[in-house]
Amino acid sequence: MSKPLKKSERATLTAEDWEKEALELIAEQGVQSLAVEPLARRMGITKGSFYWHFASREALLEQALQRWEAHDSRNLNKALGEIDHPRDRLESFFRRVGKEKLTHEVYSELCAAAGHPQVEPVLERVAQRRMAHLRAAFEELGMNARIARNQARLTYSVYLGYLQLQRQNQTPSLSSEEFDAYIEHVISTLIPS
Amino acid sequence: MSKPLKKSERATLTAEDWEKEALELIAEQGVQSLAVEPLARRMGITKGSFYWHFASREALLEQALQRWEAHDSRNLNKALGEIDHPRDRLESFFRRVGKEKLTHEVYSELCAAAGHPQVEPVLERVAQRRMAHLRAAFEELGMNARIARNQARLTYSVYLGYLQLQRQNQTPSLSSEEFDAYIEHVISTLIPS
DNA sequence: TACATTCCATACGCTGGAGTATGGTAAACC
DNA sequence: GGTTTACCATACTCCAGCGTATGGAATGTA
Repeated sequence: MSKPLKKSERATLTAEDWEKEALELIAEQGVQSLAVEPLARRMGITKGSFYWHFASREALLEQALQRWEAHDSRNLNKALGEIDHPRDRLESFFRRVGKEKLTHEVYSELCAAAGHPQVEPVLERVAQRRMAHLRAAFEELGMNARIARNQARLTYSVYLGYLQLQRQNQTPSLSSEEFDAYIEHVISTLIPS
Repeated sequence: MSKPLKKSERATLTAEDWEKEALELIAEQGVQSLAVEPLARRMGITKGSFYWHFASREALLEQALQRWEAHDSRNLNKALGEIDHPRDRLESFFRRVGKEKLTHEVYSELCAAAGHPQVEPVLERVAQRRMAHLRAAFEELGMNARIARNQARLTYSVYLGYLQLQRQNQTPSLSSEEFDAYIEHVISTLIPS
C-alpha cells in the first residue's frame, strides 16, 4: 500500500476514485442510475477519463461491487468477531443498522436491484456470510442446528424487512424513542435471554 | 359497465388489456422494464395502439398500479376478513405467500422499485393497510396497543424480508418440507399461543 | 531537449425508448 | 351506401446514454 502519490496532491483521478464515487451514487440513487456520463459530470470531468480507467460501465460496476463486498466482509468480522458473548453479538447486529451509513445504504440499494446479473451473486454471498454468523451465535446460545438455522433466517429477514420499510420511509427516525422501543421489542422476541 | 362487446369476440384491445399485460410484465421483469414499445411487441401490436389508449407511459403505470392496489385491497379483506380467530388470521397471512402468485410477484417488484415517485405512495398505503390488519389481530390476542404495533411491524418485516430473500433465490421451494418447517418456526415465534 | 506515458477533452456514431403525425381499415351508425 | 368513429400501422423527431477515435496537455525519462 505504498501509494506513490508524490507531493503533487494527486491532481489526477484513479480507478479507486471512480469506484468510490460510483458506490456513493448507488447509495443515493440506486444501481440503475449508475451511468458513466452522469457520474463523470458529478465528478466534474468527462467520460474521456472514465474509458481510460475502465473498459465499460459493466466493468466499473463489477469492481465497485467487489470493493464494497470486501469492505463489508471485513466489517462483519471486525464488528462481530470481537464480541465474546453471542447475545451481545446479536444485539450489536441490530444496533449497528444506524452506523456505517454508506455501506448500509449501498446494501439497501443492492437489495432493490436483486435480479441484476452482476448484483445477484454478491447479494447471495453477503446474505450467506451474515446468516452464518447469526446461526453460529444462536447455536452458542444453545439452539440446535436446525432451529438455529431457521432463527438466523428469520432474524435476517427482519433486518431485510427493516431495510425495505426504510426505503419506503416507513420507519421511525433512528434517534427517536419509538425506534429504540422497536429495537427492544425485536431483540426481546428474537434473542433468547 | 354494460360492456357492449357484441358477438365479435373483441378483436380489438382495451385499456384494461394493456394494464393487465403491464402488470404481468412488471411481475416478470420489474417496474423499470415497463416500456411501451417492448410491451407492444409482447402483445403483437405496435405503439400506435398504445397512444390511442393512454396519454403516456406514466399514465399506463399509474392506472396499472391503481388496478393492482384495488385488487390487493379487496384480496386482503376477503382473505382475512372472513377468518374469525385472530390466530388463524395471522397463520393465514403467512401461508398465503404462495397463493395469488401474480399479485405477490407484482408486489415484490414494487418493493424493489421503492423510491419511484409513482410506486412509493402505493407501497406506503399497502403496508399501512396490511399492518393495520396485523395490529388488530395481535390486539385481539391480548396485546396492548403499543406492543401490538411493534409486533405488527416486526411481523410485516419478516414478510418483506422473505420477499427479498425470494428475489435473491435464497428461500427454500414453497413445497419443500424445509419451507414448512420454517413457516412453523416463524409462526411459533411470532404468534402467541 | 526529445520523447513517451498518463490522463483527460471533444467530437463523433450507434442504439433504444418516448412521443407525434398521419394515414389506413373495419365496424357502427344513419 | 356513405360517413363517422374506434383502433392500429408506419414513419418520423428527439433525447440520453454507450462506446470509439483522436488530439492535447502534463509529467516523467533518456
